[in-house]
Amino acid sequence: MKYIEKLRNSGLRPTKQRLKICEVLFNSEKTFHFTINELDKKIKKQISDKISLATIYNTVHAFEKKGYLKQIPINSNQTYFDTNISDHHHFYDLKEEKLIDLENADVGPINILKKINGKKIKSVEVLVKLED
Amino acid sequence: MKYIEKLRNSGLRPTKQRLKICEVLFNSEKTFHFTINELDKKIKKQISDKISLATIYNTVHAFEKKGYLKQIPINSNQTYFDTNISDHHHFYDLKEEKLIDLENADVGPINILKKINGKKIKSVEVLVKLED
DNA sequence: CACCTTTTTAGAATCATTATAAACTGCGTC
DNA sequence: GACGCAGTTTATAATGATTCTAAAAAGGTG
Repeated sequence: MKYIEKLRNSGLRPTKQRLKICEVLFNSEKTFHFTINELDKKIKKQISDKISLATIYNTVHAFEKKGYLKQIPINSNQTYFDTNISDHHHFYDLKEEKLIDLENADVGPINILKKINGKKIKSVEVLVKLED
Repeated sequence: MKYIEKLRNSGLRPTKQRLKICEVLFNSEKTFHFTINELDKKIKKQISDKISLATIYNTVHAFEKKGYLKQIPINSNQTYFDTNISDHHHFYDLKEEKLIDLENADVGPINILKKINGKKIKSVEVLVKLED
């Protein structure tokens, strides 16, 4: 299994559940956006054994902390995650309620001129809302 | 009352509750960020009569729909609103869990190069996360 | 004032997320 | 392989923001 080492290297035990979640998240051709609820459904479809919802929450948060997933800053009743951890931004189609990737090159350089004492910039995230 | 007309012009009846919420939101020197919970406390402090939490939710949403308030896109368990409706962005101090305004001039022009068929851009919002 | 619509309200309902505490498992050691 | 223990998983309960409900109250017009 290719994910065993990845998990071990992060100090996460490669449990059955985590390995399966890895497959669902990272084995696909394309990166994708998901909510916990959507991920839960996807897992149910792809595997026979059941993984508890609590475990899915735990795992997603663990992966996010390790940098294998990113949260997408958007106002929604559910939290959106992204398997694309490269530096990029998002369109949000208000009508379809769908996220679309915006590569960094599609946005151009962003230059934050204001500085805050003693703080450094961890990330710069752009959300572009779309309407018809 | 200076807010009566404003409300009438938006098709909102100038009720006692809405006028008081207007005062709390729009009478201050500076604009500010708030959650519903924080607004509720602020209202309790400033006025004697009680305004139901449901009314605060209703009113904030009505004001947002009319463009008197903006939601700030950020992942949090609570929704953040902004009385500053000008085109601007935000720092988010992860440690203090505090939002700081970033004027448009502090960010520089943002040029979205990618186009989506049949959709137009409604807003471009930048969130800059800060760490120590 | 009468009437009708909009608004307010308390409380219940919803729903994502987190906490709990018991059972289980990976893994190093013997 | 058995043992032991910390790290995990799990079902379930708890939490907490937000929305719903339906009845009472209040604007606004004639």
